[in-house]
Amino acid sequence: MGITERKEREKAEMRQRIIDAGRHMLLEEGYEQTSIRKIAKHIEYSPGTIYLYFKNKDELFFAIHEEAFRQMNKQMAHAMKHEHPVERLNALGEAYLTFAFDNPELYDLMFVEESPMNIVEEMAWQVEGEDSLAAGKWEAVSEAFGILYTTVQACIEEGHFPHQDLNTITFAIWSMMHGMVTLVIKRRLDMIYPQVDKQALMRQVMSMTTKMLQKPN
Amino acid sequence: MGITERKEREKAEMRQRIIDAGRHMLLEEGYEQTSIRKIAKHIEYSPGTIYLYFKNKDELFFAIHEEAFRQMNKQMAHAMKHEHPVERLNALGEAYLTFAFDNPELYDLMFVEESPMNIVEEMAWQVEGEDSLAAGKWEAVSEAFGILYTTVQACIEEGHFPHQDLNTITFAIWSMMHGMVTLVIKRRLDMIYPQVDKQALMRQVMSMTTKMLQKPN
DNA sequence: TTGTTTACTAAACACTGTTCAGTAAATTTG
DNA sequence: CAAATTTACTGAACAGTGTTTAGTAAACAA
Repeated sequence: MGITERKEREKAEMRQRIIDAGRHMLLEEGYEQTSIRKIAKHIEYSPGTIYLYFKNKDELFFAIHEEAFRQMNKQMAHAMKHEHPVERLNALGEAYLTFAFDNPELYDLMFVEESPMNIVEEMAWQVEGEDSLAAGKWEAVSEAFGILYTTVQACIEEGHFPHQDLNTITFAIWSMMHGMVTLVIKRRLDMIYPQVDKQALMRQVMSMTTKMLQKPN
Repeated sequence: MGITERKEREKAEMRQRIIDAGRHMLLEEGYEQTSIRKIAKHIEYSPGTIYLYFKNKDELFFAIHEEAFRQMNKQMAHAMKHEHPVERLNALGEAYLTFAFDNPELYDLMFVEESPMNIVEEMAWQVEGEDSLAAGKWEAVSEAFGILYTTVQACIEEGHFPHQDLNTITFAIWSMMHGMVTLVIKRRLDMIYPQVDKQALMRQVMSMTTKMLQKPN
């Protein structure tokens, strides 16, 4: 059945070409300026063709969103080489910031934009059972979170963050990093801290947090 | 010159009616679904009329954004009644969360949406002198930040947050609160923490932070 | 060779923000 | 008071948007 295989391969290739064009356009011109019609023109097909490969715009952007998470996970994996958990956590934060400011449009899609969240019907993951977390659509997202989670866990096991709940700390750290990134990317600091080096300020917050959380030695 | 005054009043009233209609529509249907044309239909004028009162959509949404900040500031002012700075800070956080989840669409406009930021040309506040912060367009925004800033300052003066920089702490606290709010509002926790009470989780993070920052007594 | 499936297109639908010529009423001027 | 001017507003147009669907030509199967 060589024909069936070729057709499947061609379908996957076309799908990837659409994703690539969408991703390229997203990075070049931002989410607002990235339209189905422009993507279609870029790959030299009619707009309707894209709907043969994706149910709608949300599904296409979910695919780009997923790829972005895989890219980030790859970069974060490098940070995991450090031996000591606290160093690992620190390197992880550094990698997170680097990814965010190297690819602000991707970061926006991954953590802010509504579009990729619309593909899942309300509360779908609550009925699918316990391991729905890592299953299917949210694999790459879960992996990203898992990297942070296990690192914080390792810190606790070494005696850091005494008397604190793992989930609480993990969420607190993620929230703070995410909050800093979005406040900068969405230009909410320009009028509050003009002339201030935002990158330096974020690093100060990071080192302050690390010091406060670490066990006294 | 009674006529001039009446005309000015009428102009201001019409402007306010547009703002009110836009705000109403934003709260009812969200930012994406709020269009100039629908607002115009709602106040029974043609779409073109709105452009006699606002340069463009961004300027209209900036006006709504400004009003939302004034509303939030009023609510936060209540939290300032507490005598002890740390209690004040805690009540402030509580008020922030309450406002955010009572008005997620307004919160989005105030801290995430790009639209209201587009009215100011790049880096405008860097050339206008020192007190450009509190001047003009960003008065309400600066006031909101000022409330947090002075509260953190009062905490430090009482001996809390030892050896930490005021700006760093203030930014860290704001970032964490903002990060938590947006991760919930933008549905980034549903697949990570299904079944978990997000409101409770946020409160845990808040009390953990307060305890860690407070001076040992 | 005929029939059927597949991949694609072009046009249409119902929207969007924004601009602008035209108009009718309100106001000022002579 | 009548004429001239200013003001406030409209409706249509422009250039775009996501999405659906009837029609078509090529590829494949019988």
